[in-house]
Amino acid sequence: MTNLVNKKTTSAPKYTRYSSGQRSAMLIEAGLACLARDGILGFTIDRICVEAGVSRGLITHHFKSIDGLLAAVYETIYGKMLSVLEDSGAADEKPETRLIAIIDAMFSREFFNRESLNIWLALWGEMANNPALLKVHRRQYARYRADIEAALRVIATARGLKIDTALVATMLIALVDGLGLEWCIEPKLLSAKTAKEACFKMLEPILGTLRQGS
Amino acid sequence: MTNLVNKKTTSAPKYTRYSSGQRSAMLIEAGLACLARDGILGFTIDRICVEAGVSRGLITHHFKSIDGLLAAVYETIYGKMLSVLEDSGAADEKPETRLIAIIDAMFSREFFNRESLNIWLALWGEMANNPALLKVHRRQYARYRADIEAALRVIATARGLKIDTALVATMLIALVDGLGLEWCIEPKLLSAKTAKEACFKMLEPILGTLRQGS
DNA sequence: CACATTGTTATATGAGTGTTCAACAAGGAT
DNA sequence: ATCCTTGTTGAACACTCATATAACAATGTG
Repeated sequence: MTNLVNKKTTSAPKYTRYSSGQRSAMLIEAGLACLARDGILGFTIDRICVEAGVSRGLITHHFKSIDGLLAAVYETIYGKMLSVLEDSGAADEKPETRLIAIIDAMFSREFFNRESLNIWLALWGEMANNPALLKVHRRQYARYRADIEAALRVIATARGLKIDTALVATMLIALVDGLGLEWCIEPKLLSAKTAKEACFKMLEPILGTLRQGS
Repeated sequence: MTNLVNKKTTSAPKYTRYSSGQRSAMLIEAGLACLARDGILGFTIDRICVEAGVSRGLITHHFKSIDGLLAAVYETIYGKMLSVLEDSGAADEKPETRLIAIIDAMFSREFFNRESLNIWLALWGEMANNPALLKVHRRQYARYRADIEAALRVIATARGLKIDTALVATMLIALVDGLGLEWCIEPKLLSAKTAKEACFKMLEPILGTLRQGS
């Protein structure tokens, strides 16, 4: 019961102001939540603003349009994943360490969960119809692919193998995406552990043994 | 200039009537076109009816709701694919014929094209948020998986191999889906031929040689 | 030729969509 | 304490959405 009606002291503020960067981050977070909960059809101005506890004008103000926010959302989730991928597996160890670390990270709880995968699925479905989204994708995908190919090349070089890194990278990326898709739609039929095993089962005939117990 | 104003002869009909089955098929076809063109956001009553050249009440009349049509659309596209898959590769030939035929079909022009893959992507993104869609998926996916596993088992039996058909089927399905996704988003980075090669490159270390030239 | 069936149209309805914009006010600068 | 910047609100706008419903009419049946 403080400050109910008091003209002398400062009354409770109606809202708090944030810097453009801070508020943008909050809106992106709210957008991710909506995307995870209801897919692309749930990614609307109204719902995102309610989720963020904010009035309807803010998204347009910070992102120019709802598509602008969607592109920022994709940028963020892709960027976070790549940062984790690139940070995992210190450089100066065994040649296979990096690749294993990348695969471990991909199927870790942080990425291999319903919420995250729902977001990816929703975004994949809109990519073909949204040029801004596709533009973000091109840049991030190139970085993703470069990371994978580099990890493969380290092993190939160390073992004196002549492998088609581009093709193997494509196969690994496709397998990971496909396993994520399958698990997301029907989690009962697959476990993260099995999904990871599937990756090694595909890679080891090409690269040789990667883990201890195989 | 016939029959402009003529009360004696029958005037030109304002529309033609179709049986429930025929009209349903026409609406499903129109729905597929909209899904391919604009993704799930383009799957609306108005656009589909314009595409079909029909008034707005028809979808509700034939499918009860827009979601009913979406489920029917998924049922149709999945069913068509499975029919082709099951018809390809006659039974009484070499054991590997069926699997090869299935893979050939998957990467044939009929399925491996932008339009079809866009439709799959759009539907995958909505699966988690649409119970009716998920119900259709469960049934069709079980049939799909049974087909793949059967084709794998024939080879394993003939060659005396002990393989985990469930796991290999999962891997193949995931790889096919993932390759389709990659190609659909960025067709330049991959060809249908390369995609097919990737499948064999994954399978042959597990099953042994499948094609002549490898 | 009248009739019944039912596929089809067309409008109304209310909720939801993205965007614009004038007014407001929080918080730092002076 | 007073200004100023600018993040924020909230209402107004024109549109699109799915659905319900009554009137309509094409076609087969008698």
